[in-house]
Amino acid sequence: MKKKSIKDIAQELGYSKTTVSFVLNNKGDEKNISKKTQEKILAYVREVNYQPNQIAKSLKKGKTNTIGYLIPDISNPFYAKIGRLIEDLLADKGYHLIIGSTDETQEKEDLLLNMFVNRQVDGLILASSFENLGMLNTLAAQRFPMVFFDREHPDFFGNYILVENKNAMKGAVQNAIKHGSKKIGLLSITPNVYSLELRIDGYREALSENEIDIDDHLIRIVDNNNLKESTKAQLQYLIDEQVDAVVFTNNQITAHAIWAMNIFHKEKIEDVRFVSFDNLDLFDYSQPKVTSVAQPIEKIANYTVDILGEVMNEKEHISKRIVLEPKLIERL
Amino acid sequence: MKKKSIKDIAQELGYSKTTVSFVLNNKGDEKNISKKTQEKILAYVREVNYQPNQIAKSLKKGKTNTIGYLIPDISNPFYAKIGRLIEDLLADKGYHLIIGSTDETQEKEDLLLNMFVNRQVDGLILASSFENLGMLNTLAAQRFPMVFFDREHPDFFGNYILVENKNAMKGAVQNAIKHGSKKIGLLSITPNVYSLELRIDGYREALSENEIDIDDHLIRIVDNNNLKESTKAQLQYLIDEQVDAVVFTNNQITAHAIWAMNIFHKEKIEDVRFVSFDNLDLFDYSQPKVTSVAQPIEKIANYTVDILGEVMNEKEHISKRIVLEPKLIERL
DNA sequence: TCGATTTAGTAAAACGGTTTAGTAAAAAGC
DNA sequence: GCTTTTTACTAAACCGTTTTACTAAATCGA
Repeated sequence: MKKKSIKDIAQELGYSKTTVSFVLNNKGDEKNISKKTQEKILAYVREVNYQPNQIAKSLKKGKTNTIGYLIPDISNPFYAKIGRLIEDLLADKGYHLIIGSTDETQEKEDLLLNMFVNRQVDGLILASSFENLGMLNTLAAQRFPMVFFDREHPDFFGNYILVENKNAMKGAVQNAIKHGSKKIGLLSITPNVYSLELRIDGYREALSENEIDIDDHLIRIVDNNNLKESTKAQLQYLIDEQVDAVVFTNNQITAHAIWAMNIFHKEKIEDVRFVSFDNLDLFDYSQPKVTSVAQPIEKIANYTVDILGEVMNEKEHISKRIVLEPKLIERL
Repeated sequence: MKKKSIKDIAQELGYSKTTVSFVLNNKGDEKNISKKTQEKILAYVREVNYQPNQIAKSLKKGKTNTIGYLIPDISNPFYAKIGRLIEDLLADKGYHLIIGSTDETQEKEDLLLNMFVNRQVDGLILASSFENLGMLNTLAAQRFPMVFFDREHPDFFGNYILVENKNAMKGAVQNAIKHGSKKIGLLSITPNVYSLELRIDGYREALSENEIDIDDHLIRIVDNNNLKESTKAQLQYLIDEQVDAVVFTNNQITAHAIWAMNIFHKEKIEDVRFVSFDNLDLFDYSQPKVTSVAQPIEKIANYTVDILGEVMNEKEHISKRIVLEPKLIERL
């Protein structure tokens, strides 16, 4: 039992494809198809449960109602949560998501970008690592609808939904200093990402404005390919250096550090303060507790979808840069 | 600058669409296209960076190289992690994922199922809530390639990748009893899902085999729409009932319960043992520590993709049911 | 040398929709 | 009663590929 096409419906009912198509697209009245005919077609279509082939539709219309979601890793709760919010917002507009995880590598990003474009997605939502602007510039030149979030690149001009990174991080670190921290280390994933650099800058500024010497040895980069173990090792280094606070540039490494702290440094757990960019529920009660900079996830999702909608509709070329205020959650 | 099509390429080079298509699909030799022509076409295609329109390809071939991933919620780490693994496995085979979160509601599941089918996905991977078998039976009757995981329904015959639920849960609860727990409550999300019922059955069996009376009041169901707060409230109930252990049927509520325990019942934290189905890193060090039944996520992803591949290729109708052994992680 | 085969390519149909341009019959206008 | 307009509908082109069925020229075999 093959799937029925419009052609089948038309033949079985004795009408032309055109008529059936008009009726199915609610153009019956506009196109002067008689009520009787419309009802007959609709009834039949319901009876045989006809389902239009979206691929054919997309080909003809040049529109797939599909948005690509390109991120470092969908299993990172931050991207998963935003992805879920976006999924729901887009569903209301008749769009749906296809996802691609880049692992922060340029090859995968290019591959996925190509894949998305070949599949004719109508727009892209991306947390790009911006390692190679080539492909992105090409797309931008073609006015391909794109909205960037979470990550930015100073040389790339586009639509951005971001949070304030530097001052937010600075505030968080200053908060720790205010509460007595003096020797403050930092752990970050690969910081060849501008947004992460800004967070690290915020950390530096907080220290220097409070006359704490910046010791580059206390700024540790963890290996992306082995996050958990590498975080453990780098944390060990900082603990050995007797820091009294550790700052993290995202929540994944913070979570791993909490784990390492509990398993390997239980005795020091009262002696070190944690400060994290991004929030996690567990920061409310973990040992150590974590003062965190919480990103406004719902707002990010809302703006992203809104702006993407604008870009896809407007003929004129807009480029918005929306910077949201994150919220400092102090936990002592 | 519109995107070039095969027709453009052909015209610009003075060949026919057919020839260009043959060359692009590596059928040049087979179809007797001269080496010179092949090279000329390939060089030109590279020069203008021609990208084939996958939608047109899909329409013609009746194959989209797309798999639908239907789950309760992509922001649930369990589904996100498996999703990520599946994404990578499929990418190697030239497939990619489109995702749909159902929130365990039948309406959304039907809507998404329809959407997937209309978009002509080549196959489906689903953690269905099986509330209404209608649509699934229709698809199964058409031999639509589907593989189910995590959830099952006794009346639905299909390809399943599951973990042993009942005995695994039974073992975990018995472990708690062995270590002294006597009054054991249970918290579950909506158990109109067979797999969850099995987990609850395991809990019941463990109790009765150890001559502990089953008190249905101690089996609490949390509200899906308000997971965090509802978990808190139901946990409160169990604490008031003075249970000495709580069993959870999935990791999300366990995480919320750990939060509630730390925030609202800190003083009782040593008096109650937690047992959870599904693992989380934080169980290693949380208070209370959590003895958990860890699902073999990689194996689930691998089998799911493997079986789906078989189903999509085989002409014959196979129906496999693979039940994996979860692992008990004791934490005291 | 002449029919058979191989080489190198092409025209046209097909996939399943949408859309443009049109037509024949009925109704309206005068 | 004849022209114009409206009603109700349709044929065919099109979106960008793949694929089938073909052809003309060159080469081969005996």
